[in-house]
Amino acid sequence: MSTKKAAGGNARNPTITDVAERAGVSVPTVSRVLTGAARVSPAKRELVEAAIAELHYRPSAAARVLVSRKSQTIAVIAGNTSRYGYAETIRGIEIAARAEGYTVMITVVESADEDEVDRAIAATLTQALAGIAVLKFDPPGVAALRKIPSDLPVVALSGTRETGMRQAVLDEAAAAEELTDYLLGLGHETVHHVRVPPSRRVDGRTTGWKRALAKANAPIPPVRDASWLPRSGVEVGRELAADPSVTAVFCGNDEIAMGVMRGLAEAGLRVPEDVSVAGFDDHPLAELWNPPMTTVDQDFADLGVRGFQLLLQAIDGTGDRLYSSERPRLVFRESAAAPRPRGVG
Amino acid sequence: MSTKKAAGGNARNPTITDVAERAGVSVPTVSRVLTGAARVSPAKRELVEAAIAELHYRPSAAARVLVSRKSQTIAVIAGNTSRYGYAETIRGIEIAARAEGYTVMITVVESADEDEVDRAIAATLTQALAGIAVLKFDPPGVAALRKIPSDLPVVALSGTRETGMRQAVLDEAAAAEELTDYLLGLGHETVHHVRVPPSRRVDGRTTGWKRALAKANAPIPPVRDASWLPRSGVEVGRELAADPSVTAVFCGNDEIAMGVMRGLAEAGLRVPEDVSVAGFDDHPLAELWNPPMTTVDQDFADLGVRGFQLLLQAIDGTGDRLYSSERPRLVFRESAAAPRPRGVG
DNA sequence: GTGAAAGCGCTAACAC
DNA sequence: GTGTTAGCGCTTTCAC
Repeated sequence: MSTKKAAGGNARNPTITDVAERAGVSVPTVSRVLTGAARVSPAKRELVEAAIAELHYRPSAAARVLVSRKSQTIAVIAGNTSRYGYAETIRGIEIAARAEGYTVMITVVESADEDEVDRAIAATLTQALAGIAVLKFDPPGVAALRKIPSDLPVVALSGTRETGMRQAVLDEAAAAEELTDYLLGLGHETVHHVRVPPSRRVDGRTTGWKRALAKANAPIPPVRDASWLPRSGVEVGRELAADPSVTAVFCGNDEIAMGVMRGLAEAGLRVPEDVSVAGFDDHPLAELWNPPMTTVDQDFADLGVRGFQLLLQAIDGTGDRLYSSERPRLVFRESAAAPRPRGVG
Repeated sequence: MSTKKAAGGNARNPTITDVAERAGVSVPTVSRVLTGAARVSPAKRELVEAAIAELHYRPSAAARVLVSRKSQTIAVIAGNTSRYGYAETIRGIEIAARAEGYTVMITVVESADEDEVDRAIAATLTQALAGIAVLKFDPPGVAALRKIPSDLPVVALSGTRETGMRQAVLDEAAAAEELTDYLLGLGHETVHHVRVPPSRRVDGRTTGWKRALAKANAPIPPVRDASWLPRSGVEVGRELAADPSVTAVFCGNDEIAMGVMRGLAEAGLRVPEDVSVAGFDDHPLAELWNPPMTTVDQDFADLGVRGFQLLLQAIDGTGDRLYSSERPRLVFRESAAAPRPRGVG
């Protein structure tokens, strides 16, 4: 007491020792009521709980982790945090994690550059982690995944299936194939494809599209590339408009589809009268678009939840499932229709 | 050595002691090269660095925090993580934090319910934190802010200005006033307003709108409320369409504006010919919308960066600025124009 | 059921 | 400059 400052200055946070003293029990007893690791007599438990409440005591995660070697935090490694699919997936992970008492840390890796990836992983691993979820939506995600030490539970979210790797996916290839089948079924001779930046050489959406075309013996037009920026679709739309044989376009995501439609509109073409356009994701704005967009509903938040569950069972050893897959659902709206020769109607 | 498992089993992570042994120096010397807290002779420093590299050693943040009482992680408390403004703000915080070697944790508080807020804050404070950034965009944010102990550096992002509180803001009231002035200047007799859920009784966008109207002696129509869901604007748009005196609408954000435009379109009204509509935020899709949307560019990522900077200078005591404000910029596009009597033209 | 003792991986304080 | 010592706030033996 003699060394305490006379005036002001908030006292430091109470420690488990303070709680023990106040409750008149030993430190390990407090620990036992905190962790539930062993039985404590009702009388002491009550004393301890009262002391905790009065002191507003909160255990230090750092001290806990240090001695128990068990952490209650997971890291999410992502190439981006604010794009629609990314943000929703992270939201799902966070919700599932919070429900289980886990805290989530975010690490963003903007490029697949080896130095950057190494730095990011090193910084992340400095924290005591129970596990890691990596958004394998893009090259940074793929690169990060490769750098994670194998002794830590890891789950990859989406991306193409890999054996031996814990993974929660959205079956984009199946959904893209189904969507392309639908477009072809409307009577289009073929379907053009605008790709968003793929995570590696093969991309599920592109694969499914190609599969449907091959199955139908339809010509496979060259793939066109857009960036993640919605406006990058505009230029592609103008190019597509210049080719009169184009009657149907499948875009890698809804935002690019919106850009493409604007490019088409700038060239004087109407959707779906002149060209049918379909997106992917069912972005919240897709239904409000003019015309309302035909797309594929991807439940990213659910992907995040499923990913966390896979991770959790690996962390606490309650299971050994490695894979969880869901098939996204087609959403039929008005941006795709049967073809009509351009200029007619 | 005798107790080591004979086969398999990854060895535990190397500790600072392992590094010291390998380099043939004492533990504190290793610590000194790690932290740069004191000079180490070039020879020993080199030995240590070599040992670190060979062992792939990474210091334990938990142990560090425990003894130094200094943390390199900040928490972001937010009501949501995936809505546009929120996600971009968090992105900005993360970028600025990463650049300074800080790690970011996410805590989401979905409601202002006292129990939920308390639980979330308690869970967050369990971690050793250097500081906290709270997104004061909504009631959960406001509630959370109130519950944070005063001995921790805190910064509030946006929300209405409060004295004595560290705060980075976007001057929404000024921008909303300017936008409403512009709409009035186009010749509209008044401007209707659709509000997104406000963070408290007063909302900057609504305040600015009202101020402009009062200044111009224009009638102040009742405020209409939308939820955060873009589609909630549709119904409001239909209602607005039913009132022939409505010629200009200022929406709380771009997504609601998109919903309102759709509602207007469903009622057979054209934008901007029959009704002018302006949004707020300059969402990436606003420029692609049909018609391209007149709105206000809010740089949320920059808000996050400024917020982190304010927090950082409080953490390391390099400054005592409490406030950072930026004025969002009007973006004139095509969804707002001079009024014409409906049905004409 | 409960306490005493040890120790997690580090940094701070203090000798030399 | 560098090593020795102490100790951060907890959980985990191990006695009793």
